[in-house]
Amino acid sequence: MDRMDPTEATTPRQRYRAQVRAEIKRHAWEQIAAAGASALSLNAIAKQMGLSGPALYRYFANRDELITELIRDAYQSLADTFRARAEAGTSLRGLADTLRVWALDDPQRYLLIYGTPVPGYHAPEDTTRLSAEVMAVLLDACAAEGLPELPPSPLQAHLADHRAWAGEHPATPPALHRALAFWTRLHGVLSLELAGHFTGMGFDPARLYDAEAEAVTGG
Amino acid sequence: MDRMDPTEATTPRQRYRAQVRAEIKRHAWEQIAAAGASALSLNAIAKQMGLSGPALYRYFANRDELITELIRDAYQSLADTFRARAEAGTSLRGLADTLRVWALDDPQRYLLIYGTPVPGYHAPEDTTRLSAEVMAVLLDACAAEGLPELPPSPLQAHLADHRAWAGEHPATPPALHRALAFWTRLHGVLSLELAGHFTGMGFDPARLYDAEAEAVTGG
DNA sequence: TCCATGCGTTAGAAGGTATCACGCAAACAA
DNA sequence: TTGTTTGCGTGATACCTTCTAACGCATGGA
Repeated sequence: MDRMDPTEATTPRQRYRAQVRAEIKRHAWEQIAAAGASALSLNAIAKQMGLSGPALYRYFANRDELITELIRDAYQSLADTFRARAEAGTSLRGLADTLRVWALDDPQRYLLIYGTPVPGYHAPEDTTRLSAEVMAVLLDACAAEGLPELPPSPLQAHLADHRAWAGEHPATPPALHRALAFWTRLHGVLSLELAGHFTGMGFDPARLYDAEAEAVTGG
Repeated sequence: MDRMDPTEATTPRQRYRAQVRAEIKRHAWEQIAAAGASALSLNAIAKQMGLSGPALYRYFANRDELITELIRDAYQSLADTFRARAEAGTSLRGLADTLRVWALDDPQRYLLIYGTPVPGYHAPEDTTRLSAEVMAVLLDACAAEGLPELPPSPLQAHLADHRAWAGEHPATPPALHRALAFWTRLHGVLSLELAGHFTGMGFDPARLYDAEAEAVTGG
């Protein structure tokens, strides 16, 4: 169909197409950062670009396809950020901070992938693969660190038998458990903070996040 | 202005008004359960009720006011459920299960209050009070149970000085910490499950929830 | 130079929120 | 019983949204 990697020089038409697609996504991110994914309007993007509405349908079949692309980019960004830090020798504890910095850098980007699914949008299975890529980095970090093992538990026994999500990763059940706990516990604090549920409560969300990060990384 | 408590018999007009408002909310909950809060359409509700669109504006100033009312009801339902179980002597561990049952009973209702805020909606301060009511029940349960105290931590010191959210509640810093952990950790698992982020991963979310519930209640 | 591909346009359908003015019915007062 | 007032439901309308269809023109390839 189309191949439109902007780096890969093909025909001028395809180069132009890739350029416009990129610009559409740029404006889309601006809108999302400003008002959230559900407020994303193809019409408004077109207006910003000096185009008329239907022109954008040359580049994205519909609103969902654009959102899918943005979700893909968001996952990719998180996976890249994680992997870069992990390869630089960052500890699991460091990855926790990396996650928060990445999330606060663009809260709506975090909520786009880990928040409540946007209205009528239905995700393609493709995103499962991207989500798994993030998990893979996490599993690497969990397996690499010689953390005080979590005590054996019924959950770990269950995870040992249901490790489809870990793919081929040779992580031990305690590592699987730790990766899931890392994800869910940090997401618990982070998503409530980003959704504004701590505002007016008086305490500093960063302190709570630190405490959870310490606890979940065996601190 | 209006006083429209359906129990409080006043004028026939006000009684009718309260009745219609209640029916609108009933249809709204149906729509939300089916497609989420952002898909809620005043027009569709009117159609279902055999009315024409603008008629609903006699009962709710706009879409946001309706959503606010629904959020209020959701908080109230959760607070009532919690309080009833707590007064029946349910342990903190039992409250964790209560929370999951309540959430799974109507996932969109949970996401309405604890999920990503809906598009252009801005919550009134009123909801802070309702959220605090839920927290109050939680603090009661945390303070009541003679749990193995969480070790002193920088977070607890911080919470001791920033306890606005606890109101007048005489909870100790460890209890404050436990209440927050209860909330954030269970929300972490629950929200990811409700948003569908565990689908296709292979393990049973209930097991993970149980493990978190056990851990956070000192099991 | 010619011609096919494909981009951007306007027009329009279908559906959403929300406002307005109007008519009528119900509630209340005399 | 007979006004009078209050307020509910209506259709028309304005302005959004996504998305389709048909048309014109420019660009790229041969």
